[in-house]
Parts: sequence; C-alpha cells; structure tokens
Amino acid sequence: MNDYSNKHLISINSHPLGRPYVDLIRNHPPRFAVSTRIKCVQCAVRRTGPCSALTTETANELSRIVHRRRIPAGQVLYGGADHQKTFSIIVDGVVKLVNMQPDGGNQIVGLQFPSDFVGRPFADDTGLIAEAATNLDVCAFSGSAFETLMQTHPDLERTIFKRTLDDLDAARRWMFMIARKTAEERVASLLVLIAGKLNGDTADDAASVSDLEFALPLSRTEIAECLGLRLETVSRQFAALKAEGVIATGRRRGIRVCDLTSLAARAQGHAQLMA
Amino acid sequence: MNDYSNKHLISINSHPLGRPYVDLIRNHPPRFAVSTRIKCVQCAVRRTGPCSALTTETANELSRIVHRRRIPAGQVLYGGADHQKTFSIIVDGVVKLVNMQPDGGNQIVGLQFPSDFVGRPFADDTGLIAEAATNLDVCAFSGSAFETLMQTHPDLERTIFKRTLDDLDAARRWMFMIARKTAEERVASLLVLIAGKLNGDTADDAASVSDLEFALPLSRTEIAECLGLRLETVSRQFAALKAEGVIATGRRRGIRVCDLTSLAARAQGHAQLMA
DNA sequence: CGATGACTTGACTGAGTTCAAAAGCTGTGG
DNA sequence: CCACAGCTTTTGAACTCAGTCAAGTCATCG
Repeated sequence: MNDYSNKHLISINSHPLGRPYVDLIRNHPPRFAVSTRIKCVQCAVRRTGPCSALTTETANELSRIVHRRRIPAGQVLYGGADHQKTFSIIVDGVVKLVNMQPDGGNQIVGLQFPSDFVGRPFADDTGLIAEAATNLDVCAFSGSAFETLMQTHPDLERTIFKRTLDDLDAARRWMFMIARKTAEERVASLLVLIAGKLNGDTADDAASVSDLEFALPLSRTEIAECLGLRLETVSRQFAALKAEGVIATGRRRGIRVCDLTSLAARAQGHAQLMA
Repeated sequence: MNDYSNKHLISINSHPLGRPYVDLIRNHPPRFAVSTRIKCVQCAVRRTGPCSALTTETANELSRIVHRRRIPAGQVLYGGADHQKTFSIIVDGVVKLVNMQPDGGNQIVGLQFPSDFVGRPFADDTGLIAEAATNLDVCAFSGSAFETLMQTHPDLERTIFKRTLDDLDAARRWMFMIARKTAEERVASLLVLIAGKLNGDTADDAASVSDLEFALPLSRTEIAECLGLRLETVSRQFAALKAEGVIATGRRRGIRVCDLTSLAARAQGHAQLMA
C-alpha cells in the first residue's frame, strides 16, 4: 500500500497511466509552442485518433501538413478574440469547450481527450472557445490546409463527420445529466467519465478497480462549470465521496477511485442500493 | 383587437403563420402515413432545407428516392424498439429528440423545425429517439438509399455535415441554458426560440412584436422535459409571464407574445431591468 | 352528462446556492 | 529555513428557488 490516504497524498509520479501528468499539472512558465515534425508511427494516439480511419494516402497527405506542438494550459485553441483557424488532434492532455458569458458565469459544454479532434470547420465564431485545461501535446493543422485537404479527400471529411456525430450524441447525453441528475450523481458521473477517458476506456471495470488513480485535469471551479453547480457544492460532494471511501484525494488534484463500482452506481443514482 | 385575452382565447385559425397548425393540434385519428411523390418546386422549405444547398444533379437524385409523408403526432421517426433507419427533412411540424430513461424521467435534448434534417447516419442506436411532437409533413428517405447517395455525392454529405455541426452548436448553447438559467429565464428562452423558429426566423424583432401568436407544439410536460424543470414549475412561470402581460394564452396551446422585447430580456435574465 | 387527460394552484420541503471565514498549497524572497 | 502573499479548497450557517405532494379547475370527447 502506498502513501495515498483518505487524508492526503500520493506520489503522482507513480500513477498507472504512465503519462506525464505531473508535468501537465505544474504551472510551467508558458514556453513557446514547440513545433516539430514527427513520425506518426511513434504517435501515442495513432490507433484511436481520426488518422487511424484514413487511407494511407490521405494519412500521408495529412502528415505533410501537421506540426506537433506543446501548448501550455490556459491557451485558447480556437474561438475568442483571435479567430486564427486551426485544427488539432489531442495527443496528450485535456481541452475544455467553454461557453463564455459576458456576465461572468462560464459553462463548460464539452471536454476533449487524447485522440479527440478539436476544431470547428465551416464557421468562424460559434460563441464557444476551446481552451487547454492542462498542458497539451497536439498535432496541429492550419485551417486552410486542413479544409482544402477535406475537400479533396472524402475519407478525411467523413472521419471528421463521424466524430462530430459522436460529439453530438455525447453533448446530448451530457445535457441529460445536467438537467436531471442530483449534485452527487453529476460529480460521480464526471469522475467516471474522466477516469474512463484517461485510461483510454480500455480497462474493463472490474479489473481496474484496484488502482485507478490519476490527476484531475480540472479545478473545482471548472468541475462546477461542467456540471452546472457551484464550486462549494462540488467540494462538498467530494468530501462526501471521500468520507464514504469511494474515492481518496491526493495532493495537487491527485485522485484515486477506490470503488469504481460504487462510484458508477452513484452516477446512476443508486447510492442507496450500495452496501 | 381580436378575442385573445389574458384570460383566454383566440381563433387559432387566424394566426399569422399561415400554417395548418390547427390541424396539427387536434388529435386526428392517426391515419396511415400518406406517401406521395411531389415536386420540389412546390416545397415549402425548398429555400431553407438541406436540398437547397445541393447541385441540381444531386437534388434530382434525391428527389428520385424521396417520399412525402404525413406523420401523426407521437410517431417515432428513429430510435427506440424498431430501428428502421430513415432520414427525413421536416416540411411542417416539430420533432422532439428524447433521451428516454428506463426509470421514467425523459429529457428532450433537441427540437427540430421545418427545413431541419432528422436522422442519425452511421449509427443505429444512440439511446435517443426522434418523435413527432405535432403532426408532421416530411420528405422521407430510406436509410440505405440515402446513405448510398451520400457516399457518391460529396455535396450531400457535406450539407448534412454542416447541419450536424450547427446542431452541435445549438446543443451546446442549450446546455448552457439548462445549466445556468433560472426557471423564468428557461421558459422565456424556449418561448423565444419557438416563436423564432415558427416564424422562420424571418421577422426582425421590432417589427413582429405586434402580433406574434402561434400554437405551442409542446405540452407543459414536454416543455418541462426540455428545460429540466417540473411541469408545475413551467405552469407557474407561464402564469407569472401572463400576469405581467408579457404573454397571453389561448385555447389549445394557443399563445401570443405581447411583448417580445421583455420576453427576450427575461430570457437573458434581465427581468428586473424592464419597466 | 360524466370520464379522461391537461393544466393550474397551494402549502410545504429540501437540495443547492449564497455569503463568509478558515485552512491548505505553492511559490517568492529574505 | 521561515514568513508571507496569492491562490484553491474546505467548511459553516442561513436562505431560496424549484421540487414534491395534493387538490382543484378546465377542455374535450364519448
């Protein structure tokens, strides 16, 4: 047993994801985006990303216009003041889609994880911005080059189309969650979602119960903005889950899911059915 | 002044939309869907529907596989038990997209109006169903024929792609509304949305203030399911808006927006700023 | 007419918000 | 190393908006 406890702590370095989340969490001095050409063969998301669905010919065309970039947390990928149109495929890190309101209250309307596509073809401003929630590794494409490529390669367009349809389904499921669930159910749902995404949705539930720990990519405020709650409410729900041994929290947004089954049950509103 | 009052009534027949909503509201004995071939030139949505964006060649191909149908309120267009895959373009009426939950509480996650495209390419079950909220006139396409046509006609696929992106934006805006607004703001927002859609979003706000009346395509229960509220709450908000002279209600879901400016202000949460 | 279903109204309750204060974490500079 | 500032997060207590339960009204149709 390691030093994770209900009271504190953990060495995040040892979390099972094997991804440099420690790196992502610390507020590095925002360095300039590093742009390099990389080989897709080495890519962490080459099996699950949009590029995996393309013909080799299209994939080659894509790789010709791509730049691998590191993007610091907080940077805007699209939308907002500067409408520099770029498209990205997330290799590592999390992006939040935010509906910014002049009068303060922001609403996070979507999260994008590694292998997700980020961008809005065919429109410049939809009132949304995409912002790096953590430091990011992305494959970035200039807007014009990418849209041109979409025109000439129907398989690319169809791939993005399918992802858009999936995003739409996800948005509607999310909407249900916000509209109908209690605070506990919402928090549990988000934790299940994030835990699943950060594990690549690979682990079957039973097997991964033992040591599902990771660093939350979002602050309490951001979680609240996701769920349509106040940050105090989110904090209280975390405290409740912790008190019941369902989760444990560590330093610096470290979190361990101690009982995924129970957490998933709570996400569905069956807290009382548990032991 | 007609017989619309704060207490009651109106002749819905005379509403300014010029559409057969009276017909839609009465519960006709559900007749079998009438299937006919029609000429697109006569189509009420030929300027705004997806078909308007196609090359004449593609439009001709489309018109070859289309059937105009009347669909009674309550019928499911896709999803649910029978996954008969069809795609439709709404000519008249309103479709609701419902997230059905086994434990009762449904959530309406989207509304589709005349000229909107209804269907889910590339997937059979997404947990959603599309149901006619009113009687419907639609252009219906068999799933296989339509998807084949999409494969061979990129302009068709792109048109649907663009609509999907718009739907996604709309879904996310809606999400914001549900997550952050008060009951009054939600009800006002929905009324503004519906009023706009039923007028084809043509009238500029100021001009149409005088006589914006129409028949609500949704019951109180459905409105509540849209907004993440209970029907009692919706009813109370209607009562409040009526008491303040912002709207007037008529028989059989008839409604008149007496003060669109005030209604829009309330939708934004500025009720107190009004006179 | 009386039955059925949609809508309204009332009284009470409670989950989540709001306001306020304290505690924890992280980085800085002496 | 400690003290401090600027954060985020936690905790507490009072309040409020919308939910819940329960009648009651209205509309439509057989």
